[in-house]
Amino acid sequence: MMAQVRAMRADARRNYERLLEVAAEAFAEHGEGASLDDIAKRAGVGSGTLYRHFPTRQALLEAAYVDRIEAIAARADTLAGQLPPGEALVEWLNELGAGLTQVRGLRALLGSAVTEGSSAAATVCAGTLRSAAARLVEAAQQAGGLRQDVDAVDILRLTHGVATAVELADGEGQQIRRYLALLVEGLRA
Amino acid sequence: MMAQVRAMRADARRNYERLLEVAAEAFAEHGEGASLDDIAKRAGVGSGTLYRHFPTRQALLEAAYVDRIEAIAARADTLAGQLPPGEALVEWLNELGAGLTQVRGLRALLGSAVTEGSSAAATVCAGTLRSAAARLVEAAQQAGGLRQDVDAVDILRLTHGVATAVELADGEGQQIRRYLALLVEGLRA
DNA sequence: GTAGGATACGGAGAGGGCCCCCGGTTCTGC
DNA sequence: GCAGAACCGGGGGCCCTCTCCGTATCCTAC
Repeated sequence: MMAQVRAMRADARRNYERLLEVAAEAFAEHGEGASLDDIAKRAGVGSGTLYRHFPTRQALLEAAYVDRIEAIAARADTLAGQLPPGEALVEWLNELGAGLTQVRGLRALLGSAVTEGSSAAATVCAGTLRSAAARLVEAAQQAGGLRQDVDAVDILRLTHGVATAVELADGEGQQIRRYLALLVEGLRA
Repeated sequence: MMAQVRAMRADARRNYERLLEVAAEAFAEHGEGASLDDIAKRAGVGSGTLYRHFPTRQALLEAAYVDRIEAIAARADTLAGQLPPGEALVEWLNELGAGLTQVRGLRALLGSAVTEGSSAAATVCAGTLRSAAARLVEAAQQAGGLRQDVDAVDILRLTHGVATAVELADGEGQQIRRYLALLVEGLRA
């Protein structure tokens, strides 16, 4: 909870930020399996430096995309203010789905965010996404447009599953809307 | 299409079968990522032998589970003869889903079977599953219980996605039925 | 401006996985 | 039995992950 006791040293901060840039590119390009040593090399640092800043692949993935996740979460509130509850949720899921298919690393991140018993389930990204989804889900349920027997995590998990399914098709952008539409149909109250 | 030009040498056949046994165990235990060298070692053969019989991980996975896949496909016809078209499809998906969650390697196999542009899409397993699903899907569509704008591959892909989603939960067996039920709801005509 | 300690760097190396290759062995047809 | 085809095995190249510690860099206090 405390702010950092001490500011980062200037060189450390430079490396940290350079790593994030390179990592975001690498994950987007090669998926979540991108070589970490390669990321370190491309960032012009030793692999030790990478692992010191980001002890696990998860940590790096999360740090690289945390702003994007927050943007998506913020979008939930915007949509909630513009559309009726049910439609807001649907539209948000579509936008989330679009993000998941465009940026490969994001799908992995969502996956670990909704994995029960994973250490990643307790991270900032996971919490942010879950609570954004929960707001929309609860509103939709109260408005009566959404089944009562599902919760936000169920829906995020299913969205992740649908995104996975889409990755196996080659239709790209179109497919995610189609598949999500089917899912949404099943979720209707 | 031709039968093998020549029977396998006796030692080759022994190794082949021993590898299949061990592989099925290993995939079920460690998922599709199980170490191939380790499988070779446990089967008491060199890794060269493994790679000669099964040039790719896919090939081994498929060979290890082909009989299970065929059993599932056969089950489709049984169900088609016992239940109304819509229900037969639903029940079959539930059984397929149960298989996918119980045997970890199967999920990976289904995944590659429905991946467009994958070499695995042309394999025996893929064809068997697709055509079994297609029979049920077409019957259900003709009976009017299923949307017209989806095909068997869509449904298999989504089932794979749902199984992936379930793997992230910890509820195990119960969840797959729940999640599939939602999907099925969305597929109804 | 500089000395000194705290902080961070970097890349070698251990460990493990994948997969190919080829010298040696084992089986089969005659 | 014997020749030769068929097959075996595991060593080795390559890539990846992750750790460790001697060295370089930065910050601070004077």
